[in-house]
Amino acid sequence: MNTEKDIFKEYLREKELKFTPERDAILEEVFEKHEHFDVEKLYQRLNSKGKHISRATIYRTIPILIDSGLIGEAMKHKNRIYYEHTYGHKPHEHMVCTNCGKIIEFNDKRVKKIIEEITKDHDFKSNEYKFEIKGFCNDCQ
Amino acid sequence: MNTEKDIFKEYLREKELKFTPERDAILEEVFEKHEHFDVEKLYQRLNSKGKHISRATIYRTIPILIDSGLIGEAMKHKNRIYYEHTYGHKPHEHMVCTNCGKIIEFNDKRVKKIIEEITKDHDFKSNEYKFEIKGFCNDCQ
DNA sequence: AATATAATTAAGAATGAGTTTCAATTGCAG
DNA sequence: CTGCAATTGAAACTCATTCTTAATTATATT
Repeated sequence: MNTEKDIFKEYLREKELKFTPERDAILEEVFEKHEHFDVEKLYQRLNSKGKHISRATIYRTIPILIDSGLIGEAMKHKNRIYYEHTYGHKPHEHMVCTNCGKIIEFNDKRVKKIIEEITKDHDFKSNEYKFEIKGFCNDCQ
Repeated sequence: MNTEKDIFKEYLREKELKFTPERDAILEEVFEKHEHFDVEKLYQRLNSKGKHISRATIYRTIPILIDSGLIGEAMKHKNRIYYEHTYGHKPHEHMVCTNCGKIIEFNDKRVKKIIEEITKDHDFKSNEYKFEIKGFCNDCQ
């Protein structure tokens, strides 16, 4: 039932890493809501629930979650990296309001096609892409 | 003849900012080559020509150049921000080798079309976008 | 051309996100 | 249950970028 956790545990087992209460708590918090987050927000959310986990541990856990395919880097905004769930969610594009921070996700097949063509043309092996439209949403114009 | 400089001076005049030898040297160095650059590289290039301009001054000049529409942020790579000329160059997309840093620029009409459609659908006013394919180039695979 | 003055500069201190170190602790294989 | 490699928190550290300060300078105006 808790597939994210299964995947996480399996990944840890493969890499001979340990399943600690801290990693467990971070995983649970990350998947509590389907929402973009950064390290600081995660730290605050854990802290407010009485889970006193150091920032260093969170910083150390993020790459594990990324490597296991559960989350990914979504964007950088105001000097911070924001992450998002990738497990169970298709690659997609973002439109971001630079004023209020509102994020609209969209999914356009043509983007995948373009990437396919360009990488083929230049013999690139691509594993990741970022398509971000920045501007002002209708509330902020 | 030196249009970049004209634009820069005009911008400075409008904003009641001064045209200093440092800003002049930075502008000239930036437009010396059509090449992606970061602050450190710019600093080194200026330094090697005997132009001893502090990093702080370069950091302060970059936003002016961006604001005047001459350059733009191209990408972040290994924790550094890379800039590129925007004056006289159409918006384009990037493919970056995460290993060697090689950058391939491309220009796909479909990208503009997608942006047009999506922003229209969501009543967004977009002024900027970023399309970045990350991966390994044929040398680094 | 000299003057006033607001902007600019260099240098280094400060900041802040992210990383590393290290001693103490703990998950887990055997 | 044990041993030990992995993990943790705390603090020190990085390193790009920003800020502070006192001294300097570009420009508008006499």
